[in-house]
Amino acid sequence: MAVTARDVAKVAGVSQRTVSNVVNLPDRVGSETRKRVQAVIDELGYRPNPHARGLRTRRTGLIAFVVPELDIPYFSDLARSLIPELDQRSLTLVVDQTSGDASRERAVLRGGSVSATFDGVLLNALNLTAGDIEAAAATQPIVLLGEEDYGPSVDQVAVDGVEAAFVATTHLIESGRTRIAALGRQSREAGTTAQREAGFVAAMEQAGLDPFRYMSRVEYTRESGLRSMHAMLDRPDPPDGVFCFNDLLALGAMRAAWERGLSIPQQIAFVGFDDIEDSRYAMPSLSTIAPDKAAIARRSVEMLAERIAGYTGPGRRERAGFELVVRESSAPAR
Amino acid sequence: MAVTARDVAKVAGVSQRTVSNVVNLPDRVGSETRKRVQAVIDELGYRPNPHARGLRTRRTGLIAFVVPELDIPYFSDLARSLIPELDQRSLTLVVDQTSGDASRERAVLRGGSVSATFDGVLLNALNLTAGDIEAAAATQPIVLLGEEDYGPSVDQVAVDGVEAAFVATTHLIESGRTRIAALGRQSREAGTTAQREAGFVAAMEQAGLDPFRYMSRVEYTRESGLRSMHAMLDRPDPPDGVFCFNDLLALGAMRAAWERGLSIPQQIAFVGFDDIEDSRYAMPSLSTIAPDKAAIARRSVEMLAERIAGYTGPGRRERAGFELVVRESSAPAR
DNA sequence: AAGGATTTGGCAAACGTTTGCCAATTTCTT
DNA sequence: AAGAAATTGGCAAACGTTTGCCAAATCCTT
Repeated sequence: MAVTARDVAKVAGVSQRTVSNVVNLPDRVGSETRKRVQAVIDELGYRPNPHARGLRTRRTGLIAFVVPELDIPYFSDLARSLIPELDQRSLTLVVDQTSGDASRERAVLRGGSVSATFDGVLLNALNLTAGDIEAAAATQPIVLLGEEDYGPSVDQVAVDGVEAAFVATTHLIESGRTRIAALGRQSREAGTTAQREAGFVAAMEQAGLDPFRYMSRVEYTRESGLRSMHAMLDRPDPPDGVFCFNDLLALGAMRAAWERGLSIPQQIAFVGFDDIEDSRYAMPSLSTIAPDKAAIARRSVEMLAERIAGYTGPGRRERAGFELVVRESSAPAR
Repeated sequence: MAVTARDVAKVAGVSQRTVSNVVNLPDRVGSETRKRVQAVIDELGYRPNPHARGLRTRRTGLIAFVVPELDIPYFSDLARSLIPELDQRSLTLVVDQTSGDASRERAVLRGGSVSATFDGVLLNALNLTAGDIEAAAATQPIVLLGEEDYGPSVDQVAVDGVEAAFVATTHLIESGRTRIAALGRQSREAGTTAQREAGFVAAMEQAGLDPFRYMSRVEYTRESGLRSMHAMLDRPDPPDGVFCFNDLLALGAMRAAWERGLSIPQQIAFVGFDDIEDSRYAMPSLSTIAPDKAAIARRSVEMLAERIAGYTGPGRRERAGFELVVRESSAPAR
């Protein structure tokens, strides 16, 4: 049914070897033979069978993109930027959704989830240990996305969470807020959360403010932001500025303030983290830290491609840029 | 390096055939042999090589999910529901982003985008002709998602756009609005847009209102909703109710009203379509038509699996349910 | 013009599975 | 207890590619 390399060879009057050369090592074949074979390929619509090729070369062309949930805007944004980068290298994105489940995260690292195996993995892990990762990185190409710290031997690209949080918090302080809350602390002592917290604390202390007055522990969802903001606003001395560790949280939190009729940013200001599209159109629009997603996508794919091509040096830790985008939710109170 | 079926056979003291049987046709092998072989498989960590298998069976276990952009929340929501359904059948989701490009949509249908080929395709096409689809459906399993009409020979699952739009519009009418706009008309005469438009028109005419007074032509984005809403509000007789053909549009449009200081829903009400998560947390929260995404995911994967298993009957057109969710943006004006 | 260097292309093995065909073994029937 | 029926498992071919090893052909150098 399908056209094979053999069919092409027969029609073109060359050997299979030559057909393969035309496809894979065009330099190794004379220009007029090449042209003739290529013509036959086009005419017959020959496409190399990926399985036969994969069987032989041990390459699949598949990259796993491992995320907790795909409908978290930050991850779908990232996926969107990743796809063209991968495409350019003839790689295909396979989404693996772990639901934040550690065993599922681990399963992906071991030989692929169900039936496919991957040339490489782009990992947004949440619940793995450094050991898990190191072991997996020894076996297959992996690039880590995000700030979680998993040891020095694996490639990683992330923004500097400490500095970004510092900038965001400083912005709130400079706009005249004094009772500033941080929303997003979690139980883990390292990683994303810890960095953002550290940056927040540093900025607050530098300004002589108490960083722990309002610190609250939450999930990274809108629902959770809504609930814990309500709890804070129930206090006799509610905050007048809130730095949320991601935009989802911030959108939920803003809604809590809105439900109570507070005016934003006059009575209370908000800054988020991630710059998802919703934030731009929120009412009021949300100030946020905008990581350079395009750069993250580009560099992570580059590094992964290098690993796939055989690079086996030590892990590289790349910093992606970020930018504080000031919008309505934290416009200076006049 | 990797463990092969042969290694397993050798260790277990059986033939390769038996190993294969244990993996694929467990009924065909004696229970105590099976147990023994299975133990060896587990111990050695044997995983069938997907390429060898694919080469032999012509199955990949890969399903292409073809969408215009993955960061459109409706599609990432859907992908999220799809993944567990596919997982259950040992299928893996591959995201193919077409950027609404017709040639790219077509390319996916022909033998796979770059290097992978798929067992089946879940297609959200925008710019293909019925001919394209029919031709592709003859070659490989395809299920269409969404209301675009591509002829009777291909499986499809979608909500009844006409009825849903009718319900949404009627809701606006019953809440006392009379100057009702529809946002989302496009140049194409068939498909999603046409259905929603038809439902809107029917509801308006039934109530004796002019459906075409405010009808505006737009893209399905927030930006576009924002702009065209502003244009409408510039008119001397601005609308007091708006039915938007999707939530993104509605969120943009609401923001336009908000920028002008209009109070929602007192002065102007909004209803969207899709029920993306943002809508629930918008300020005010957005009323919308909520398609039963879980059902869409379930049925489309079911039908695709049937096609893959060899079903070759005529195309089936399945209706997924929907629900009008009334939120703050269209709470009845008192 | 002859020898050497380079290019070109053929042959065939290998990748790891599934599966048709059979033979051997076990179980059931009468 | 003997023959028929069912179950189990072995052998080996096939899937479509890539690639090491060579031989043939072409080109250059002196």
